[in-house]
Amino acid sequence: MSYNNLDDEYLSITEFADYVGITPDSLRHYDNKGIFTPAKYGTEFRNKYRYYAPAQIMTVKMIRVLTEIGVSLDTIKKLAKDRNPEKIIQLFSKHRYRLADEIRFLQGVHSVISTYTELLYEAMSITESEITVLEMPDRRILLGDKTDFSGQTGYVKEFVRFCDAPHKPKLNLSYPIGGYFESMDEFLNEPSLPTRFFSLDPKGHERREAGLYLVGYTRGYYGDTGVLPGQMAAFAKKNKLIFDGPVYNIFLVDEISETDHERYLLQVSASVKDRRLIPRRLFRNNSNKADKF
Amino acid sequence: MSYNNLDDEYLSITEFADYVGITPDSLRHYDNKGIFTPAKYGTEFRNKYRYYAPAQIMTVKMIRVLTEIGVSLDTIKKLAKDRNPEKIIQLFSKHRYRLADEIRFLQGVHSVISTYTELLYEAMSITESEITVLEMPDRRILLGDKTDFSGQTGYVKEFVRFCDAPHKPKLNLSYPIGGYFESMDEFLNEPSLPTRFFSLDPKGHERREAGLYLVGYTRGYYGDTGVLPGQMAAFAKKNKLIFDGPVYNIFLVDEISETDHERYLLQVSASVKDRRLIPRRLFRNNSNKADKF
DNA sequence: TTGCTCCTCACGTCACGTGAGGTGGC
DNA sequence: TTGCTCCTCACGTCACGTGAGGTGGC
Repeated sequence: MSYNNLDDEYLSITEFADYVGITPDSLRHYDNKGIFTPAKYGTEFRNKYRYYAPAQIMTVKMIRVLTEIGVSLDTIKKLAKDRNPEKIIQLFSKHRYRLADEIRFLQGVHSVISTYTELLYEAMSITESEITVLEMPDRRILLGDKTDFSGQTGYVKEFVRFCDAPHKPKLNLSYPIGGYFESMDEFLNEPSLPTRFFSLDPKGHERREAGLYLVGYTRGYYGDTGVLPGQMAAFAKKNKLIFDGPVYNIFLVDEISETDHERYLLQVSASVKDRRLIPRRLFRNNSNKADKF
Repeated sequence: MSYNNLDDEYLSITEFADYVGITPDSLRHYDNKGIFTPAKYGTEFRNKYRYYAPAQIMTVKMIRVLTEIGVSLDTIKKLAKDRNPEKIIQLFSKHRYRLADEIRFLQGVHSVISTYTELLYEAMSITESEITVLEMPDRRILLGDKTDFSGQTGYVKEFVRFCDAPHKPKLNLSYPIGGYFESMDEFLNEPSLPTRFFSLDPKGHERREAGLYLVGYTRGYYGDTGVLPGQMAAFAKKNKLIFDGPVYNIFLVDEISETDHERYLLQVSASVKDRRLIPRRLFRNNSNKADKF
C-alpha cells in the first residue's frame, strides 16, 4: 500500500488555515506568490475555490518555521522549486545562530521590563515621607569604575565614560542606572556625585548585598536630593544607627514612567549595622510606629 | 550640583545612532513622527542638523525596548506626552506575558530546526546500502494512539487523527513525524502501515530507548519501503539476531529537504537483543567488515 | 431561497530603507 | 577647496490585512 490515497479528503481554505494556525489571507498570499498552492481548485465546476489536502499540513508548517527564522518568501519560493539536504542544512545552521541570538536578546528585554516593573511596584508601595530600616534581599548589579569629577570633567563625561567602559559582561543600557557611594559620608558630602555608577543588570558580577539598610525617598529631578541626606543623617544620629557600608541611589520613578520631572522618585538606601545592634522599634514590620519626619 | 550640565556635549546623528545601536534613519523617523526629538538643532547658524545629548541614550533605549515588546510608535508617542507609573506598569505586564510566550515559541522553532539538522547530518553520514547494528542513544518522542486501518478508514484519516488527537503536551506539527511498529513482525507484515505515529518532539513524554538497533535505509516516496524489510529480515536470520522491541521509521530526507520524491530517505531501526548476544564482528565501530548487501 | 463562505482586486499598514538631488561643516 | 556628513522628499519594501463588490456552495 502506498500513500496514494493521501488526497482522499480535502479541506476548505479556512478549515485548513485553522488547522495549521494561520489566516486564510496568508494561504491566498502564498498561492498568489506561487510558493504554496492548494492540492486542487474547484469541485465539479471549475470555480476558483481552493482545496487543501491534509498531507500539505507539514509543508505549510515548515514554511512558517522558515519565515519565523527570517527566510524571505522569495527564498522559500526558490527552495520550493529546487532544494536538497545540503542547501537546507546550510540554511538552517545559518539561521540557527541568529535565532539563538534573538532569543537571548528577547530574554534580555524580558528581564529589563521585569526590573522596571519591580521598581515601579516598589514605588507604589512606599510611604514617601517615611525613613525606615529595611531588610533588603541581595541584588545583582554591574558596578562601574570610580568616577572622577575633579577638574573640568562634568557629570555627563563621567556618565558617558560609564556607558562606554569595557565592562566584562557588556553593559546593557536598557537597565536602570543608579549611583553608588562608598560610604554615607561620601553621600552626605556630595549627594549628587556618586563614587561609581551601577546598572541594575541581573547579569552583573557585583551585588548590593542582602542586609539592613536605612531607606529614604525624595521626589525631584536627577541630582536633586533635597533635604533627604540631612534627614537620613539626623534619623541615624537620633536612633544611634551606625552606617557600615555603601549607599545606593536608585530612581524608582524616572523619565521612563513619568512626564513631570518633579515627580521622579529617588530611593536612597544606606547599609547599616547588624540587626542585633538596632532597637526593635525601628523595624517597620515590627511596628507601625516607625519614626517619621 | 544638579544635572544641568547634562547638555555639555552633543553628538551628531550617526554618533548617537552608533551609541545606542540603531540607524540614523530610525532617529530621523522618530523625529518626524514627533516621538523623540534631538536635544537641539543646528549650531550657530540655524540649520537642520540634529544634535543629541548623552542623557538621551536611556530614552531611546527604552523606545527600543517598547517597540521590541510590540508597542506601536503611535502608542509610544502618546506615552511620550503623558505617562505615569500606573500606565507603565499596565503596559509592561500586558506585554510581559506575550513576550514570554514568544520566547517559548522561538525556542520551539530553534528546537525544530535543530531536530531537522540532526536528521540531515545523519542522512549525509550513512552508507545507504549497508545494514548494520548500531548503538543508538535514547530520544524523546511523542507517541500517538494505536492506528486502525481496518475497514474503509484510509491512511490519511489515521494520520489526521494523530495530528488532531488531544496529546497531553500539545502536538507541534513542525517536528518530523515517524511510524512506530510494536514489533518486527508487524513491520514485516505491513511496512507502510505503522501501529502508531510519533513526533520527534523532544518535549514528548515517551522515548525511543537507548540500546542496540538493526538499522537500514531505503530511498523512495512515503510508504515505499521497497526490498528493505526483506533484507533486514534476511540479515537478522543470517546473523542470528533476535528482535526484541519496536521498530521506528523516520524519514531523514523528505519533502522538507528534497524536491525529488524518489530521493526521500527512510531510516528503519529495529530494536535487537543485548550486545552480549550479538557477534562482535557485526558492530560497525569494531570492524569495517560489517555485512553488506 | 438564505446565509455562509469563498473569490478578486486595489489599496492600506507598519517601521523603517533607499536612492536622488542638494547643502552645510570642518 | 575637498570630501564627508547631513538634509529633505518621494517612493519602495515586506508579509500580509482590509474593505468593496461580487459569486458560488449547501
